Amino acid sequence: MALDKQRIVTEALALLDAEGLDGVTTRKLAARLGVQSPTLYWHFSNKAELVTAIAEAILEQQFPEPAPPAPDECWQDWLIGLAGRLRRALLAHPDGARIIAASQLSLKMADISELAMSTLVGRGIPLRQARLTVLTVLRFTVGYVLEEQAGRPDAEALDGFDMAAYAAAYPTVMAGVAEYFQPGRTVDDLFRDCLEQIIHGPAARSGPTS
Amino acid sequence: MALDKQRIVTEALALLDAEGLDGVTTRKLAARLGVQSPTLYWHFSNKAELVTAIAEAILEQQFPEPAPPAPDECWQDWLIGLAGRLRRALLAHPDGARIIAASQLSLKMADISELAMSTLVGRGIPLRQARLTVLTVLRFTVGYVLEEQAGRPDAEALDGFDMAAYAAAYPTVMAGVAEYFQPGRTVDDLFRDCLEQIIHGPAARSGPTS
DNA sequence: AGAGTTCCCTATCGGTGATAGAGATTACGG
DNA sequence: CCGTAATCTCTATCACCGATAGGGAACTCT
Repeated sequence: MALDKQRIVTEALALLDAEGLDGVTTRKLAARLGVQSPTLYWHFSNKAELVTAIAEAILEQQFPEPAPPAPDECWQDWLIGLAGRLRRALLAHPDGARIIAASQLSLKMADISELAMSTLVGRGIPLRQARLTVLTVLRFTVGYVLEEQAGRPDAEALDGFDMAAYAAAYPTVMAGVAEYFQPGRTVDDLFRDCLEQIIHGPAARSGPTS
Repeated sequence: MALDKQRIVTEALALLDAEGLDGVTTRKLAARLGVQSPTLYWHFSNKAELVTAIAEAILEQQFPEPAPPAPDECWQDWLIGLAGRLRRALLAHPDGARIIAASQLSLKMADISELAMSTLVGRGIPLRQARLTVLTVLRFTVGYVLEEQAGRPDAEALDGFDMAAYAAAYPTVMAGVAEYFQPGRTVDDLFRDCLEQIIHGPAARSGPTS
């Protein structure tokens, strides 16, 4: 029952799932581990280091092996799948995107970058363009999920919120949202469509408009 | 010398510039205003509301007027310029991107979305595609700057950092970075290149490789 | 002049990350 | 077998944070 980093991070993840990032405090975490809070500072020099470890664990869950390249699949589809897995990893825990964004120098993230870039280069993409594509896709994904997970405004804040006035002030935005979610589309489709925009370009739009 | 929201936000921005977001505390802010900290709670019901007001102020600085549409300029260049202004707004203050991401329901951000979407629709872009393009560009920009502003790892954390090992583990990433920044390129060019990737698509790459 | 509203105060609460320094436990060399 | 050293956890405590309760001065409106 020794207390090692592994066990701390596992319990921190459980606490994160239960209470969100703001609920992950050294005292609560220590209590779950049957320990006093200063003990944690033997294993982690500060909280930022702990959060970084949590970030790595989150990525590890979705990318256990460095992630396999594609055998005969075109790199575009593969890259879209990679970004989709990254998004799922971030969505799997509350504040997942915030945690990744807050953590600095994630090795797992570097693994993913390296794999993606080398894959593209291996497919004949010029180095410069490979870098641009991978950088764009990864940073977009984090930004996307970050907003996706942004705290839904509590009911209280919606008191003085006039939906009708909002619709009047932002007609095109509202129309766009309404148009998109009409048929059987989900938020996952929206993410994928944005990615295709990045990877295939705006010209090659797919999908007949039902 | 009355204490109104305007004055509080202005001073909060100065404090933000001086100490970063973590330095913006109710006590320090109150001290700067020659007031006790509970006073602030008369003007803002909680700190989140204050941060949202700061976010609006940051955007306001770069987008004072709703931002003009383009007269004869093609929408692609105009949208790139818009994203560039958004990035500059976020970079203008420490943790700018974090603040925007943390603030919920920013009206100024909605203004920008509405303007961009209606502009694109006005240029004949289908509503659905306009939404995808604008959504992608905006979320990418926030994600990009967020990482751009991510705390540079303090020298202490770099103690056990083996640059040579890093280069060996991530050769393609390192090569990509080295290749890009060789000539006279700046980080601003990198951002713009990523945006062009999103807006023009990967095919139409510009710029002779010097 | 009296009443109500506005605005700022003092006092205080529970919680947070972090440090100092004392103890217990284990591992290891003589 | 013993003592020394490294490893791990503890108690006690800091300075600081966001937030609330409730009192009091000043101003406005009738």
